[in-house]
Amino acid sequence: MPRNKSQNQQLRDERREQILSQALMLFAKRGLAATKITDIADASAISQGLMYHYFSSKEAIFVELISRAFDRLNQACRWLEEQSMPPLEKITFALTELLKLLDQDEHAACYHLLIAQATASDAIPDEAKAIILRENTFPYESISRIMAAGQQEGTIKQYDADQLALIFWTSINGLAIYKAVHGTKYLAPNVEILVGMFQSNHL
Amino acid sequence: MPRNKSQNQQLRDERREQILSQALMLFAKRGLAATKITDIADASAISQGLMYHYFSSKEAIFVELISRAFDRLNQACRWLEEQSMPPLEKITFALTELLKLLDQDEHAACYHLLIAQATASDAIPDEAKAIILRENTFPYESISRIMAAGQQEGTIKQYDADQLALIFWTSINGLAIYKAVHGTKYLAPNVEILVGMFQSNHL
DNA sequence: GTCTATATCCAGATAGAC
DNA sequence: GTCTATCTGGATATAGAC
Repeated sequence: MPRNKSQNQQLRDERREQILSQALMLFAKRGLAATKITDIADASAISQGLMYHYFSSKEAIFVELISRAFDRLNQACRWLEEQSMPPLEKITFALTELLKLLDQDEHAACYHLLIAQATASDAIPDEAKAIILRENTFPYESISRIMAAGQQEGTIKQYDADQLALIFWTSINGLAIYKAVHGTKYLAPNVEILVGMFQSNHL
Repeated sequence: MPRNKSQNQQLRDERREQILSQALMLFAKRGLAATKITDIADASAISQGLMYHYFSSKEAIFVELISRAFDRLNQACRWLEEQSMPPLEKITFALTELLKLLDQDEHAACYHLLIAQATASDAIPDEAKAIILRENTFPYESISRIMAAGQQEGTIKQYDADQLALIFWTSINGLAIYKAVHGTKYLAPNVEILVGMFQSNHL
């Protein structure tokens, strides 16, 4: 019994996802240039030639991953802003979830690392650069708005909201990298330490 | 008039330093794999072939830079520990200096970025890995000791000192990367925000 | 010491057999 | 759809001229 079109398509999609998943790990750990297409093929347990039936090039895989990474991140930010929670609680919630992700969800941690790596590197495809340029500011602005709202309430410290957002994300990025390096030996820091940067003292 | 031996040696050393300096910038921005030896040669205004009179390989340059980066960092940590300053002041001083460095000293910022990049990447020479493994813990331990001393005094928050040290360095790393990416558009955050993570509230 | 020219190697991408 | 074999380009490293 031959498979029909939609079944074939589904199989193809699954394989694609599998390749993307393996590529994500490798790119996150080694970077784009140092990851060979054979590495991805080996990790995906397919031949190198077959890779080109699913993706037109190594760079195409990278670009798709970068695009997805920002989609996830920006969607999460949008969701957070929409919640009816006091601003300080949103910040605490976000930090808690991010630390949990880094600690427990290898896949999610790699997405975060990919963003950190890609934004830090000059040596990425132009298309990826364009995505970063377009999408990267949103998470900063989103957190900045929440910080500003918290300052109105007096629950968040009265520094420049953009600076607070900057430190929010750079701290998370730094932790993501540390986790990637030290793996097992990493023990997640107490969320309260991070929250302490933003929370007003006089509560 | 022919130059004597020591003059020749000096010239040679200067050229070597020049190459290292250019390589540092490139490695920090693009990573090891994505930096071609011709890039370094071009930036140093010498031919590609001549590179091999000064260094045996691209990797050798990288290893020397990593080694120097840790020498600088660890020496600075040692110096800080030796000062007769209250612990909290040491932390504030260190953060102030690090932010100033990131903001104003391109060269120093690249060293920091190189460490961040190299520790984050799997795709570096074994020799570089060995250096990182050997040298990387010192800065963490050093800051952790200062944190612990501050806790004894009651000037620093009573969280696990290792966690505080971890956050200290990962925050700086995150900022270093952000700075590298956004360059001109980066405005250094207020030191007090960072200090606020560590300083006891009841002062 | 410095350059140009060249050998070697390896990774990305393609072609063609099954 | 999947593999193996091959082409091609580019980067490292070397050799040899000046």
